[in-house]
Amino acid sequence: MKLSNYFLPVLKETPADAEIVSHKYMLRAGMISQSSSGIYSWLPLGLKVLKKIENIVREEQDAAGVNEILMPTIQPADIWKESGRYDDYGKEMLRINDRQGREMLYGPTNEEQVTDIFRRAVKSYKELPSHLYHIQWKFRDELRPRFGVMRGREFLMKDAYSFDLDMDSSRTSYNKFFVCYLKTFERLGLKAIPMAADTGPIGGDMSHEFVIISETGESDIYYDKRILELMNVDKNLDYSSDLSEIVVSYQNLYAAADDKYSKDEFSKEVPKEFQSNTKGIEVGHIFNFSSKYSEPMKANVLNSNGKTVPVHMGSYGIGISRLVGAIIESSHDDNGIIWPDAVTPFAIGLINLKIKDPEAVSMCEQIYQTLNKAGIETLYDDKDDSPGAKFSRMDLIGLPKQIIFGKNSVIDKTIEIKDRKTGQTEIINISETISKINNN
RNA sequence: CGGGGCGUAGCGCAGUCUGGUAGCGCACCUGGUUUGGGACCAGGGGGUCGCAAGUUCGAAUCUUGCCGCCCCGACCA
Repeated sequence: MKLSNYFLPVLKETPADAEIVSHKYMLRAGMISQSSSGIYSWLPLGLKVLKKIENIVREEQDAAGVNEILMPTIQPADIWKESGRYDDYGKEMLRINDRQGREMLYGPTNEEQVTDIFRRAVKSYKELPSHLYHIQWKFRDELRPRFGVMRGREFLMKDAYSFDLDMDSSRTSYNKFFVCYLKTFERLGLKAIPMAADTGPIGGDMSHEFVIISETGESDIYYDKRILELMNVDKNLDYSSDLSEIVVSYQNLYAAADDKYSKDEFSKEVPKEFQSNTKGIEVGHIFNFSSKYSEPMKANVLNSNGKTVPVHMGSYGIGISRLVGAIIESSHDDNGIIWPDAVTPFAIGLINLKIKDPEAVSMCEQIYQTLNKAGIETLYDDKDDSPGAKFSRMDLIGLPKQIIFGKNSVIDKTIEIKDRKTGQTEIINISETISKINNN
């Protein structure tokens, strides 16, 4: 993509409305544009990152054997009345009447909708376990939206649902998603700690929040530092194998958010030198709720004895739009964003400092074409701005590698490759560009 | 929803207390000079001062009502 043709409204100054760093940088880097409180438009750069994250999440769900579906944003009130949540959910749910006066709502989550889909289709234990997910916009009319996309009212979420015959098998499903989440967050370049979370009325140990460490997080977290060393899931993991060992290895180390934290347990279970107390951002939440929805909604199957039983369900969420902010929170410096390779909108930022020199322009054009042909996503700064403006803009938008075509490039046939994170530069021959980039 | 703050050009702000018909920096447009860390000179365009009503000869400024946005708290992917 050429910058001259890219809709990238960068801001030199921080808009007064933004408080935390990810919100500031997302606005300054032209990633989002606010529509109203907690509701944003996604501009090209932001959308590209959002899609990258979405795709990684999707690939990992697919790899775990979860079926992708797409449920509507607008749901009928009837199914929520069946589950009993229509009255319970309160003002967070945006309620709408259609022209016939029918009660509808903008979905804040999809347990009812997916249960309805399941019960129409599945009647036998032989079809179980069954795992479905979708990636769809949700709306929750938050009391207080804030921090840009971190707590928006409209947000993109991946939510998955598991259906099992009994609690045992339900735990296997739970473990699968647990490990899948570890793998997903690792791919995104994040250390997301699974933490024991409140299970509500069901009880047990079957609810975990995945939290990344960040000073701007909204949750207080307490954990055993050794848990960070565990994070290294096999990329070619076999999901049909027994995953409980992996799950237990995490559960054996203390990690809890403030709602579940107990001072006594923490100091008893964790040696002083491993104790850590920081702020964190919740980016995923998994839980098992047994037959909470299947019972009232009559999502039943026949078991092997021919007896009708309600299915055991679990749900598994990842806040995709929130992750955009969360990744920035955990990867930035004073000059701007530093994208992890996995989610960067472009792999390379090509800066032409000699835009008035026709020879430089044609050489840069060639480098740009070569990168494109090699499948390396490149943002080519072909604009006629001063060097300082180009450098600071490229730093702000945070592409991990910059190629600088400067004063000696035309004569020496060399370019500079700069690492955004370390700031280190290396001068190489133009002919080596592709091999150099591919080796990094 | 309780507490606090803000709304003036695309962005950041001054002007409001003490009423007299709107200004600064950046950005933008034109011309010229520049070009390795947000260049310089000259000229220029752009504002229903959030909306409405009221007070007044006169309102960005005073009064009342409404709307929007942000921050702190309780709730949450």
